[in-house]
Amino acid sequence: MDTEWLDQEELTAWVRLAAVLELLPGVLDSQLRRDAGLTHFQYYVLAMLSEAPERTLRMTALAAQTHATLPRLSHVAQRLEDLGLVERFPCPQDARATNIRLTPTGWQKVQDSAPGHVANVRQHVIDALTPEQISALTGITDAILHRIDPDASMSATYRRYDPVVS
Amino acid sequence: MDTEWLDQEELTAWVRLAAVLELLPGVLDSQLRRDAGLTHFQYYVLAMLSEAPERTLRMTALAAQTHATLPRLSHVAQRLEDLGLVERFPCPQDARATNIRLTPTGWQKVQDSAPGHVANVRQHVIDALTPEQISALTGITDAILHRIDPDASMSATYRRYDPVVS
DNA sequence: CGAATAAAGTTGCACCTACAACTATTGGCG
DNA sequence: CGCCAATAGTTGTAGGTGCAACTTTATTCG
Repeated sequence: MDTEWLDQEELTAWVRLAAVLELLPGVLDSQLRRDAGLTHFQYYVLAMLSEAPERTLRMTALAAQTHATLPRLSHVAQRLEDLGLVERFPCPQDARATNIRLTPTGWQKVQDSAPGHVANVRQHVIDALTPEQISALTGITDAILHRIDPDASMSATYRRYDPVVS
Repeated sequence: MDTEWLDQEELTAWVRLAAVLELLPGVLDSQLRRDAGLTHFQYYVLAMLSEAPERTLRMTALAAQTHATLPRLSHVAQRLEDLGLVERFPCPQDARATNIRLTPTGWQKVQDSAPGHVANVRQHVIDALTPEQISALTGITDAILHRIDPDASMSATYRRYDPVVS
């Protein structure tokens, strides 16, 4: 079967998307690492916990919300636990399951680091785009996510991301 | 100074983009790893070399085209050299510099793995989008890249990405 | 009820990446 | 010419991630 190569427009769009894929994570990571000592993924984990009821989730649910595999989340949880930002304890309802909960220190960490992170996202992404582009981006990412993760098994619903500032 | 939080539209767009950032690299990596034993970044390095004159570039130039830091590229080059896909040799004009060249084996590897990779990109990205979305995506990624990498120091020009099929 | 299967996590290992430190060479400039 | 800053690249190390193997507990079903 013959390969259907990309035409000029497709190629340009893809090469630039690939560049964003390569560069943007580094931009997110280095700001958070510098200002908070966290990777973007670690921040994301804390942020998801911060808006959960009781600031607690089951590992599997958290893995889905953060688009991570369970082994990956398990390693990161270990690290965050060493840092005193989360704590894990067995789920009373299901002895197989583990709950993970934000500690007061972890909650404070999220509060402290959220403004800088949001400013960074604004500076490098949101403020670079027109309202029409924001809207188009939503549609584009939606379409791609449906191909990548058809039944949205990796995200439940797409909910708030920034911490609740109580 | 007060934080300017994201409104609903901005937040939705950002959360989805973050999801793509998290999931898409895994999709690219696992197809290439399975079918070619390469990471996406390794493939990208080989692809860039495949279309350079003499299939040769200076390390710094290749690092710019692949959006990588020099240390990162140096490690990857070592690995690709161990695999017999590239070779490095000192630049005659500048004794500080190192040239990196695709070997015949490396060239063959790119030829063999390109169709599967392109099919994967089509399946998960390009074919999910309308022509209008492709066009919008180009504009959006362009705007973001200008913020992330203002003087395009990390990319010279955005050129072909798929290997030349001679 | 009891065996088989599936689900939930953890762990180990190999590889990848960032960052800092280091070597070697070049180019400027007094 | 000779010193000093800048450039090119490599290496070491620490931390992050994927994958496979493993343990434990729940669920299914004969």
